[in-house]
Amino acid sequence: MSRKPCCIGEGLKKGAWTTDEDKKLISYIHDHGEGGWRDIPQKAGLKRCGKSCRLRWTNYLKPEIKRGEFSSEEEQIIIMLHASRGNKWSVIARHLPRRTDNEIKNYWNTHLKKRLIEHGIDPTTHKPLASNSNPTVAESLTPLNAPSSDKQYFRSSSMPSLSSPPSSGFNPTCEVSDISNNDGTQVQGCSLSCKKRFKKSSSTSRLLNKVAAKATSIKEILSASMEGSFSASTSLFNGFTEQIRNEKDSSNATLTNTLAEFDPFSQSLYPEHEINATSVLGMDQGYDFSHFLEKSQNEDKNMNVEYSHDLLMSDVSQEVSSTSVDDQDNMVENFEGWSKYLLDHNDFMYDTDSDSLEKHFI
DNA sequence: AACAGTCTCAACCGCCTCGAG
DNA sequence: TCTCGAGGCGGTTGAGACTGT
Repeated sequence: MSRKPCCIGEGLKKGAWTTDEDKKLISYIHDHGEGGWRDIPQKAGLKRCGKSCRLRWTNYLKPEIKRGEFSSEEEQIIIMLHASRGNKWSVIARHLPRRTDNEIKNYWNTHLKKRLIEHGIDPTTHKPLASNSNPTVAESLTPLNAPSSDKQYFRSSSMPSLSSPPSSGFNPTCEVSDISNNDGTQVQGCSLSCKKRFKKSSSTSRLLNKVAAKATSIKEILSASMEGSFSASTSLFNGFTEQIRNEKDSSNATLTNTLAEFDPFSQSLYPEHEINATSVLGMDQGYDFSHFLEKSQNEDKNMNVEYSHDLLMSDVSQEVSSTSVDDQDNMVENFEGWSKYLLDHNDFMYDTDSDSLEKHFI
């Protein structure tokens, strides 16, 4: 026995909503509130299915909905959550205030998914694509088909954190040096489409770098914390903690912002001649993990949360780990929960094995 | 200018979940 | 415990916009 359609009726309108219909719906909900969607069309004078009204309201008309381009932080959250949760758009949407699940789903399907594939990463499993014969993290994030001269260019410290030209659709005749830096300097001597592709893809590379950095760094953090201190071999984390130590205005910094700014693949952090995992930064002394935890706690207390960091951490950790945290407001514990997840799932996104990581930096 | 191919995203479809009775 | 139905969810579609030739 099949379920009957929610809306059976002659003359029900379908397709794009008109301004007039929008006004009627907004006016009705303004006066009567949400809910009772089945009755709303009739009461509001709309020839629409109640379900259609609900979707129109929740995905488009709701006043608090944020529209427009996704920020890099939002993209990071989407990728991280998708890696752990899959196509749970409503769950992901809960961590991105004012974004709808439909919008996130569309953005994933039309932008992020495509870009991950371009970088040789399976958007479903978040692992390197089989055809890439197990590329390493760095290889996955490095331009595979860019001219060597361009690769060299992107290693230049003159373009901090700009790590990759587009892996597809990249026009080798387009002079990279003519393209804008991240500070928004005017682009010159390059076609509009080229600029757009470049901007989009280079931003993706930075994003992927950041996500990879989080995965590897968090794993390092927890590994080291279990041992009590950090050794020189955890050079990646040394850079990470150093970055945190150097944060001058921690009062307004969020943990996400701090993490987002750490980019182990950035040449500004690791000049080419220093890229060697056993001697990066030349730090031999151990690091006290409590420093990081304390800072995280302070930031958590002070930060003006734009995104649901605590919710993000607790939600993920609780659902994927049997040793879930009890105190959802405790950022550190939640952070550890998320870290534990990463540790428990070594195949989280990439091969984060420290040996292979070292190889990337030699 | 015209056409074809591609992209974007609002909207729809059908199944699922869960609370009320 | 079972049934029903409203609301929620994820996958898919297709019209319009955009881009390339």
